[in-house]
Amino acid sequence: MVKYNERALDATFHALADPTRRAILARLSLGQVSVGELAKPFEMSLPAVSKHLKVLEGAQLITRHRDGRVSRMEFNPDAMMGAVDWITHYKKFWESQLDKLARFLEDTKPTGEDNNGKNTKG
Amino acid sequence: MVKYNERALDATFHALADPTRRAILARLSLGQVSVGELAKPFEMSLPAVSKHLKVLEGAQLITRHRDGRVSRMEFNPDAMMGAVDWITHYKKFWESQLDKLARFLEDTKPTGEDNNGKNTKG
DNA sequence: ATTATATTTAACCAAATGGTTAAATATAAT
DNA sequence: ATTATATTTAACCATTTGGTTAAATATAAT
Repeated sequence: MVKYNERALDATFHALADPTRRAILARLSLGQVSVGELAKPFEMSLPAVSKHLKVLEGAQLITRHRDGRVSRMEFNPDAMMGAVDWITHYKKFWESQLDKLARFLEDTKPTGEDNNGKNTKG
Repeated sequence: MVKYNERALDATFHALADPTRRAILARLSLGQVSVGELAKPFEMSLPAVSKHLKVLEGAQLITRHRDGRVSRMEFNPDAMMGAVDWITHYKKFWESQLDKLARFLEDTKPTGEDNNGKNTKG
C-alpha cells in the first residue's frame, strides 16, 4: 500500500520550503529566464542562486534549456501536482475550505476558454 | 496580487518535507493518539518523535491536548490549506492535471453524502 | 512517600543547508 | 588569440536538522 513516492515528496516539499526558491518559481511561472536574469532581484550571490536552482531541478520543479552559454530555466509544475495529490488525501479534514477550493477550481476550470494559448506542458 | 505568509509557508513545507512527519500526520489523520502510541511504530527514540511533533506543532499542523500526563496529539489541517493555496496559484500551468483534480474534488465534495473510507485515488 | 509512567529537556554528534569568495569552465565576441 | 560573459565548482563557514542517550519533570498509582 505504498501509494506515494516518499523521496519525491521529500524533494518537492523541501524545495518549496525556502522563500528564495518559491520566489524563483514565481518568477519562472511568468516565463523562461536565464540564470543571470533570474538572480538579479535576489540579494545574494550568483552561486547561491545556482544552488537553489539545483535543488529545484533535483525536485524536477524546473528544467534547464541550454542555449549556448546561457541556461534558460523553465518552470515544470508536475512535481507540485504530486504534493497537492498527497495533501489532498486529507481533504475530508477540511471540508469547508475544500468547498472553497472546489468552487474556485470549478470556477476556473478549463472549459475551452481558460487556456491562453500557452502550452501547458512540453 | 495575493500576499502569502512566507514564514508560514516555510514552516508548513519544511514540516511536510520529512517522511516521519508525514507518517505522523497520516497516523493522526485516523484519530487522536498519545505521543507514546504515536512513537511506537517508528524505529527511533521517543525524544526524536517528540522533536518531530514540535516541528509539526510549530507549523500548526497538529495541536496538543494535555490530559494528565498524556499528551493527545490532534491533526489540524488548516496549515495545509495554506500550502495548497500557494500551489494553486500555479494552476494554469497544469490544466490537464488540474482537471483531474477538479473532477476528483467535485466527485468527493461533501454534498451530504458520506464517502467514508473511500479513496478514489490510485 | 515511593515508585511507575508519559513526555520533555539537555548535551552531544554527524550530516545537510544556505550562504560566501575565488577559481574553473564553456561559450561568444573582437 | 584574446578578452568578455554566463554559469558552475570548490573550498570554506555558521546554522539547522535529525538523530542519540541521560537526566529532568510531571502526573498517576500503590
